[in-house]
Amino acid sequence: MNNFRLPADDLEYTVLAALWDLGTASVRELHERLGVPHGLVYTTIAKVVDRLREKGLIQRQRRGAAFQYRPRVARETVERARARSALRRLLGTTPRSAAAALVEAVEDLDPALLAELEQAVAARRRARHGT
Amino acid sequence: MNNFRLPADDLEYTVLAALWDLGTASVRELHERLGVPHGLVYTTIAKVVDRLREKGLIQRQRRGAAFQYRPRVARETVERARARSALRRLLGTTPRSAAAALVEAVEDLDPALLAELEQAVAARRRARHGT
DNA sequence: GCTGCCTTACGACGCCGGTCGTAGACTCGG
DNA sequence: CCGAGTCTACGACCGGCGTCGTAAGGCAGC
Repeated sequence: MNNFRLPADDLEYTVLAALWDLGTASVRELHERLGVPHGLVYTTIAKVVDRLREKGLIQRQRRGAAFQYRPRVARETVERARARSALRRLLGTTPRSAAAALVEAVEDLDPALLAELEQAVAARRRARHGT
Repeated sequence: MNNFRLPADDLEYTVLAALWDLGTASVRELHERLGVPHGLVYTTIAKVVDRLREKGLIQRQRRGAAFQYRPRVARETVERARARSALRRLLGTTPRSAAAALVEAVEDLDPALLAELEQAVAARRRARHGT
């Protein structure tokens, strides 16, 4: 299904990502894994999980006393959307030094990624030529 | 100087970008240019300009009845920061299909950009080899 | 100098997301 | 069946940003 709202920022997205990793989890588990390390209270995670559910990004199922939550949308779908949205913001008003800025940022944050990027670009170009 | 907060989202950033383009402008001009086309009231733009100033991103100078505003930080500086922040969010919790996702997004949004990206990557790689 | 108009200052509201606290609902062991 | 302990529901608060409205400020022409 495609009727989901883009997950917002750090915490929400982090929780969602954890669910993708775990497949399924209770609030307790999520709190243990994400909340505790950051000094976040149980109910904070619960609230985030709640909002995630409101947005249609995850579903749940009673399992004994608590609920088990699981993603309702594919990781790729959401991440594609995220990438697009981030990029759109980047390009938005910016002139076309965008490519350079992008590459620079990539290199800054993770030099190793540059090689991957090059490969990815090359691959993409090959695919287009094939089309 | 470096004590400025990252400009936030669409409107604020748009206004800042306009100032980079124009060099200098009054609220009136900015409103004419950005507000009117979007049906935004004068004071909306004024408020945004205000917050931009609070953040130390722009400065002003009295010119007759009104103020003239001008950027206080270099475009490159801010855009670099933006790119990094956007990218960080993208990579953050995401596994390392990041490069692929990135390229995909680039192609999606602006196919022409792909070529530029390729050039930029190549240039970067050359520079690194030279180092 | 005064009056009128443009500009600014600033507070207000709504929405979103992070963060908690509290109270009620429910499960489960005894 | 009941009490204790857990889980959930939900409201609250704060800060950020988009968006206005209002009221006060200042300039400028007469």
